[in-house]
Amino acid sequence: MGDLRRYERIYLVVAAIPPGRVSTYGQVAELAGLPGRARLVGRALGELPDRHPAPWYRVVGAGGRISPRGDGSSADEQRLLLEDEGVEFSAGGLIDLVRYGWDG
DNA sequence: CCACTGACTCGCG
DNA sequence: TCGCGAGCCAGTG
Repeated sequence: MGDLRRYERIYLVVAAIPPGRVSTYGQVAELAGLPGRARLVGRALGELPDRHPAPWYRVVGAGGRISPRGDGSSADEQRLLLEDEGVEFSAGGLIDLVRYGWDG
């Protein structure tokens, strides 16, 4: 099963996202030296234990969308955590990546 | 080894 | 605006 160290490069990039900013799965993959492997980032975050220090909630889908989970519960939590950091959502539930994107 | 499944993206119609 | 198909690739059975 999961050896978290396999995803260490991904977690390193996620940990570098500043508070109040967000990145996308694709961007994280690219910065981790894994271009085109956005799905791998999603998998890596999915295996992340709650205790892990990496701010998983600062990773969103392309276009600033919150990617729906299987159960959906943590998606709501993600929005709350981001709002706590000052990230605003549009009426459609989207994040303005020009404003809140990492290096946007 | 094969088929299926995704916390993904992009392009088309 | 929305859905669909195609790439994508690592786990799982």
